[in-house]
Amino acid sequence: MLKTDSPVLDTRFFNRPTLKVARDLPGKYLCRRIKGKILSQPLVEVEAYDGFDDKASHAHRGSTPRNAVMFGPAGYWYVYLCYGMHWMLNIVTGPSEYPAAILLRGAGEFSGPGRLTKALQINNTFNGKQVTRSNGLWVEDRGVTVPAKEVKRMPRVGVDYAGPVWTKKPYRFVWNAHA
DNA sequence: TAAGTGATCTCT
DNA sequence: GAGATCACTTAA
Repeated sequence: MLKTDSPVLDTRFFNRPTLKVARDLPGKYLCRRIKGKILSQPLVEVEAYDGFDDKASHAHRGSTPRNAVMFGPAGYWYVYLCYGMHWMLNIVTGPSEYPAAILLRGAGEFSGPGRLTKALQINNTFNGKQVTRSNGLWVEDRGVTVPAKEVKRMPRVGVDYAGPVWTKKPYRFVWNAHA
């Protein structure tokens, strides 16, 4: 069988404006190695959290021990526990000192950020690790290009506390064909 | 619609 | 230290 070796997305992909990265993620494959077996699913839903001013972002009040990874370089995992039981999986984007990340909300059959991490057995051991194959959790470009019209932009979920402006920002990207 | 769940942040 | 808050899910 052909040895495809799909390109693994790295800093070149993630170190760009957060919204552009978020728009490009649907159709890319989230890959997870568990005990030698590789599980991969196409991303279908993501949300961008971009910069100091984004009141929905953990970073809008400045750096804390939890969100420190968001202030680091692009291409690292930011994982944290929410509501006491769900791990949220994010990829840091943009340059160092600029806090931004993209929450992965759905991939393949896994719908919902908490269910996604449960299915892929992701917890805070990934926090601060690089998005690389050697770390067992990475993203591949398998040549799937999602037409712009199939990517729907809508407001983010669960961020009503952010005030009317930031709550309504269309920072959520959903791949229609798979939603 | 509401409860479960526990780390984290913001006050004292 | 105490209290409030949460980038959610599930069961009714």
